[in-house]
Amino acid sequence: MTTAHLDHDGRENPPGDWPTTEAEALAVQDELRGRVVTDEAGPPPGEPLVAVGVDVAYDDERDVVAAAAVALDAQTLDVVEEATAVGRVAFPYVPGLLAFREIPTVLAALDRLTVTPGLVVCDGYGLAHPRRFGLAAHLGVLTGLPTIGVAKNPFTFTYAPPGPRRGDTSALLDGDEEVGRALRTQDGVKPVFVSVGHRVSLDHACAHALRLARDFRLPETTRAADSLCRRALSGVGEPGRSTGV
DNA sequence: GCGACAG
DNA sequence: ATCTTGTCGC
Repeated sequence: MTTAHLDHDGRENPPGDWPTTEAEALAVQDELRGRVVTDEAGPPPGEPLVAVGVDVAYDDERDVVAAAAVALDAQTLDVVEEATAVGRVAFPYVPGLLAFREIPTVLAALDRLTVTPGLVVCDGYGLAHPRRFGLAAHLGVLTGLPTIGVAKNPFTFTYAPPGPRRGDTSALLDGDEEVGRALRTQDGVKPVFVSVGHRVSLDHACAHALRLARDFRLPETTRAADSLCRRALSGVGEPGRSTGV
């Protein structure tokens, strides 16, 4: 729907009530985390699915953030549609509060897709989070869409190295609680870290991540979104368009 | 008290 | 995230 907060430069502004301080952000997480749905298995891996990757790139000097949403056919990994949005940086980077930095512009990019995402793949964590409400969970609650998080490092969590082959997994632990999984997506390549966001089970989240990472360590959704948001960021201020559409 | 710490 | 040369390999 409409998340229109465009200013005179065609850039997205955060909503007026977007948190400004860490205390406010923590309060929002505290309020929203109860809305995460964890009792749905989510879309079955292997069946037709539009998987959307989202990612952002920053230029803190210019106070600019560019977001991309790229929709792929999960079976062929072909790009179905792409969208971008450019905004102002909504929040500083604080470990545990990443969502407040990325979400406003990501929502704007998602709004510009005409296809309905069957699954959204985030760059970061979902329930693997100090308060069990990372970016993927937050985005899931705000959109209602099934979401998962795929991160490149274990953050503050611990894990035993998974086996050496593609598809091998091990538990990602916060103390003795499994908050996600280390997943080896290519033989002999370091694992990625998968966690549930919203309306997807951990098993399904790992299965989707593995299928999407058919050719490389990272899911194709993440690679496509990363590439697109960087292009969108470098296009800011260049003659042509202002928002990428 | 001092680090570590998704992107 | 971002700053960055060369280099190895398909």
